[in-house]
Amino acid sequence: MPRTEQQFEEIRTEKRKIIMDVALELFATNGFHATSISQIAKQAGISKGLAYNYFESKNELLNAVINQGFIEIASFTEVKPDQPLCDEELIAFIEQSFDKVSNDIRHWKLFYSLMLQPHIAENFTERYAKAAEPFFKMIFHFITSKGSTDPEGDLLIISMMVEGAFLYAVAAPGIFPIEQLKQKVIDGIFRIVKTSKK
Amino acid sequence: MPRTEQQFEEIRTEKRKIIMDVALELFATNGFHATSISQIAKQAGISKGLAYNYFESKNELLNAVINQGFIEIASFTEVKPDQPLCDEELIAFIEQSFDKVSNDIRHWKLFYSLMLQPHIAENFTERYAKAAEPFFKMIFHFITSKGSTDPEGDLLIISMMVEGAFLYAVAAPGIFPIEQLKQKVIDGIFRIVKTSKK
Amino acid sequence: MPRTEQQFEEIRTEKRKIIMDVALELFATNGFHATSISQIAKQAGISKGLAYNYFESKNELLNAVINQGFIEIASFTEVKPDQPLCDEELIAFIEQSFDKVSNDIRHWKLFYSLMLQPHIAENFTERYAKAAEPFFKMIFHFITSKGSTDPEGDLLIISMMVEGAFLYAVAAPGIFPIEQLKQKVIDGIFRIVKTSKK
Amino acid sequence: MPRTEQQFEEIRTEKRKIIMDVALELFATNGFHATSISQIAKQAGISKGLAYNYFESKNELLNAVINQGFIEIASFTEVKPDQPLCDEELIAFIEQSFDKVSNDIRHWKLFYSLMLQPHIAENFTERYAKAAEPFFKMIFHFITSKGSTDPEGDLLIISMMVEGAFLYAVAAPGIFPIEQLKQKVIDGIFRIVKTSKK
DNA sequence: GATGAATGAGGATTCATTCAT
DNA sequence: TATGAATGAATCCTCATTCAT
Repeated sequence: MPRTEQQFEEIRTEKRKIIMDVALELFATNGFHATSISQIAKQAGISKGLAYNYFESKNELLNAVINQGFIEIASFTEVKPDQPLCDEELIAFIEQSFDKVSNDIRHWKLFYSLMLQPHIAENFTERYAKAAEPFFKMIFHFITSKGSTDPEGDLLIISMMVEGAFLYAVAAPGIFPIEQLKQKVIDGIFRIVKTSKK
Repeated sequence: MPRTEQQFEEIRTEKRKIIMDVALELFATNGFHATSISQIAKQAGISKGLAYNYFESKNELLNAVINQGFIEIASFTEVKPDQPLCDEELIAFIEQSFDKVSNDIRHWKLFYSLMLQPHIAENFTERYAKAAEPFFKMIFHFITSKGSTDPEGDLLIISMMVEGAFLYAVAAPGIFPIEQLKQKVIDGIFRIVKTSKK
Repeated sequence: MPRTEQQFEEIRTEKRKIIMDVALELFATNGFHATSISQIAKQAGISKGLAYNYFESKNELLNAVINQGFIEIASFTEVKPDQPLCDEELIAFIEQSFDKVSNDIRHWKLFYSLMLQPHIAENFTERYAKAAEPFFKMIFHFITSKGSTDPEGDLLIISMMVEGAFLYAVAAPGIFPIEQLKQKVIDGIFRIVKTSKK
Repeated sequence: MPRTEQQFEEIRTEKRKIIMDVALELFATNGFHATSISQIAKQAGISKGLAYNYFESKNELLNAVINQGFIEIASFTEVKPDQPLCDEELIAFIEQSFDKVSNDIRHWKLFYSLMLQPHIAENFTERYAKAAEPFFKMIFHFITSKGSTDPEGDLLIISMMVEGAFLYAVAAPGIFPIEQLKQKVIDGIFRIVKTSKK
């Protein structure tokens, strides 16, 4: 009995996932240029040829991996970004964000690498900025609602803190425990907010 | 009659500098693996072979470039790290640091890339940590002298801010003007310090 | 649908054989270092890259060629080395040995080269000694059974003769016809044996 | 005071000798193709350029080394080759020959390599044959004077023995002591001679 | 005589990609 | 869908040789 259309579709989807997962692992660990299709195929348990059946080129594969990463980041926005947040909501939001990062370190590692070498992936910078926007919008809402006298400036300070914390989480996960980073960022945000009010 | 020892020395020093400069440019822009010795040689106006007369291997060249970067970072420490700083001194120190970074963006870009893919260069993480130590020591002195009740915690917050700001300066130099980042970091530090005292 | 396992196996075996044969030819004629993978590939009618699909490195290829040679030498031992030989058997054994050499001059040429530059191939000297052992054991049995009063010494004399004859056969095949060498070695052995008895 | 013509000449001769000695060492140990001019220059304590001042090319250097070797071999002939030898003279002659080889293993190693890969040096085979001629002539005289019934055949047997012994001396100097080889060759020659007479 | 910077061709090896099956 | 043989360009690196000084 031949497989049904749907079964084929499932196999494809499943295998794509495996390839992308291996690719993510290797791209994040060793870098895009230092990772070969052969390596990916071998580690994914498939033939080189099959990899090309699923992805037109190594660059396409990278793009797919990146897009997958953006989709996961996008779930940041589950909290509606247009309503004022109370403190607890802000805390929960930050905690979730850190957990997202720490559960998906590989994508973030890849992203930070790509930020530094943007020509590897077309339009990466713009796409990343767009993906990060909701996150910063929420912070902006929060500090505005808290009465910040210079919300753009405060947002920048907080962004730097968050970006630095994420970088620590991603580049040196053994050294700075995620919980500590999380608490310090939350702590930092509140202290920035507190010192903003006239 | 051959050139004098000194003439040779000059030629070598001069050319090494050129090669290292080109290499830094390309490593920082395109990444280590995406940069070929051919490219470096062409852009440096020399033959491929000659590059190997100056550096035993591509990895050696990378190491030389990295070491040069550390030497430049090392001049952070010019301010004596053991004396308490007044506010103006702290401000000057931070400003200098940012100017260092912005005058040497390429090294910093390379460094951030290497932090994310540390096996490219042997012992990079350790060497970077050691190079950065004096910087953080100075901050630590400052916040301690200001009466911080949790200097380790406050230092971490400030580190994150600085690291984030540097990352912005390096990865997106067009978007965030160095002056703004500098001011916001100084601002942030003082606000963190202010909220630390009982 | 892919080729069957067996089809692939056949292709690989066949092509490996071709590559190894060309490599043997060139290594023997021009030496290992003077032979490039390009040459081998061109003469084998394949691309340089494909050669690496079959052999991990030039050294691996050399090893494969050497091992093949040892396998062929190993068939020396077909005669059981532990039973006393009559004259006719000794003669047949020597004749076979010379025929082996003359039908596989290239391996022997390579072997003699490697004896002189042993660090080209790891453990070559030991492996060769082990491969040659059965041959000398048989001679030893023969001269012992003939009543040699100094079998070790006589074996050495005979070994020198055989080694010299093989060298002539291999290095100057046009000058000394194999038949002549063969007859003279047999002749020499019997004369050495004859002069050994008290 | 400038150096005299003669002093210059001495320096040149001296330095040529050094270069040739280092080259011989490396050619014999590692092979011609695996030895670079840089290596030779470094080990000889001179610059690469100077090596080319003394020898037009790497091949010229090889030729010079080979010629030097032939000159040393040539002194085999000091014994006049046209007079019949008594046993003691033959023994002395063989002993001298072995001592020559063992005092100049490097040339012999190179020679045996070149016999196996003759295109490396133009006309090597012919030149070697010519250089070896006096040696074999003496043996021929000896066995003829001893009444050999088949002097060509006996000479071939003895040649094989000698060639094999030399090969052992050169390729495995640790394993077969030169004295043993020497004695066995002398022993072998006499036994061949003894079994030749009707 | 002497130096070593400089070149360019060539060598080993890797790799994205194609394709017959 | 799936395989892996096959290609060729590109990579890192070496080396004989030249040449200005």
